[in-house]
Amino acid sequence: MQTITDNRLKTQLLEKTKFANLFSTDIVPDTELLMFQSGEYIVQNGITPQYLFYLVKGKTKLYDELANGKIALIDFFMAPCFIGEMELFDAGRLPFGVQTINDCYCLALPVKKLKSTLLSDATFLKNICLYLADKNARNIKTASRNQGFTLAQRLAAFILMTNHDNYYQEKHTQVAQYLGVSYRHLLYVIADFVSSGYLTKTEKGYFVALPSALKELGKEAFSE
Amino acid sequence: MQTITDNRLKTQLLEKTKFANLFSTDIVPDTELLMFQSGEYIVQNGITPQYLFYLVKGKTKLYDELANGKIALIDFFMAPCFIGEMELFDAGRLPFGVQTINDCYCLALPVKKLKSTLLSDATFLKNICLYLADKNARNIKTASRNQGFTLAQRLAAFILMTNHDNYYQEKHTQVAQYLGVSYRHLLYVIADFVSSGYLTKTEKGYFVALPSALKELGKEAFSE
DNA sequence: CCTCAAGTATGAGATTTCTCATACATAGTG
DNA sequence: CACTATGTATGAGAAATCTCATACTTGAGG
Repeated sequence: MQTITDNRLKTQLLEKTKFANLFSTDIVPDTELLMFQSGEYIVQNGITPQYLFYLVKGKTKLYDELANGKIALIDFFMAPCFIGEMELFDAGRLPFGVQTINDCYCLALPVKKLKSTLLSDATFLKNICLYLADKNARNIKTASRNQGFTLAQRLAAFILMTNHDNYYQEKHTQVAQYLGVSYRHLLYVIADFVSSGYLTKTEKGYFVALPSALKELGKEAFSE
Repeated sequence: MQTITDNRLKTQLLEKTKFANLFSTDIVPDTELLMFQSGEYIVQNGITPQYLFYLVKGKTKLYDELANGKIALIDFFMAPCFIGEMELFDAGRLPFGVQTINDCYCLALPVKKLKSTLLSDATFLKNICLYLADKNARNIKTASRNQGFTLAQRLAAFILMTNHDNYYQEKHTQVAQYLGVSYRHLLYVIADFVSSGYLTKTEKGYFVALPSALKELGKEAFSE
């Protein structure tokens, strides 16, 4: 982690994201700009963060680490979004880990100083409620999908959702965690898609050769 | 659903749950007392509710219905707790179904009339944030547990958590949904526990004969 | 008393998914 | 350059879980 002192960049990001509009008090003077390199943790599993973060650039993922050493990838967070807001309300809570996927910039508010101000700011609280409700609904959907559909169905939906110009290029290791299956099994199903002609392997990633077939397979997991 | 006009009961419940303390304005005059019979839906899947509910007596369960007809039991709600709060913030959201398990009493606030008041009430918003954060953490834990552990492990933890005086008496159909497995498979694992001597079948339910063995099995799923 | 819905129970066979092992490629690092 | 970590890839066998079928029981309602 690195504090960015370049005020021009900070000002620019503040304006672009309209960060100040999320609050009814003036939090700009207390706002710091932080940078996290790819792979760094913004919030470490089990350690209460000192800041409330607002991710303005970059992509992160939220983990839950289980007692048996397994890791469940719960959700992806893309800018703009809050990070560390759950810990603001319940200091006793042990937070889930949030790791960056690429270089990330965060506007950050020191909790110690601003906690009481934030907790009585209706504008801010309303925004957080909205955000939490949305996150919750997404989590529930993901979880029940993971339970109710086979990997082939979920993967088909996932490929359709994440491909760019008909090329699917996600990292298998990460996807396996997100879809809640073993790496081995994911590869097995991908190989199946290839041998069925749904996907074609190229240097640029997997080419979605039969989107209609994937749509048919994944439509139920997708629509929900 | 049934509106209870017995003001004595309403007053008693209001006092017992300190409902008024959750708000900074006086919502008592607008509060209705509603009763739902066992099995009724407080919120129907996909239909935006007209009230913000506060469950004061009874036990409910939250469902997600998937496109393939399967049902995922996401969470149980026990009094006291809010119901329908997610829809308050995002009217466009399609709510998850909430069904009562036994007879339930709810204090209810009409959304249409009070929405704007509630959304600018910092005390109320703070309470909702706390509640949402907690619910979210619980959902994440449940979901990753369902993914990361076998049914035997989860069931062991579940039995230890839900038994009364060493008797386990939950309905298998419900538990299968909650633990995210087929009824058949649940029965299979229970039969296994019985033949291993962990449980003994009696007229009063299953007797937990070897809690230590269950503890050993479920400790990882439990601790998380 | 009959009937229907819901819960309980068990068998057989198929599918999904996991674990472990092993091999190779690639990128970053001292 | 050698070393290491990470991602990719594939095989073999086992475990977990599912679907479908079938029966019996029990409680609620007509």
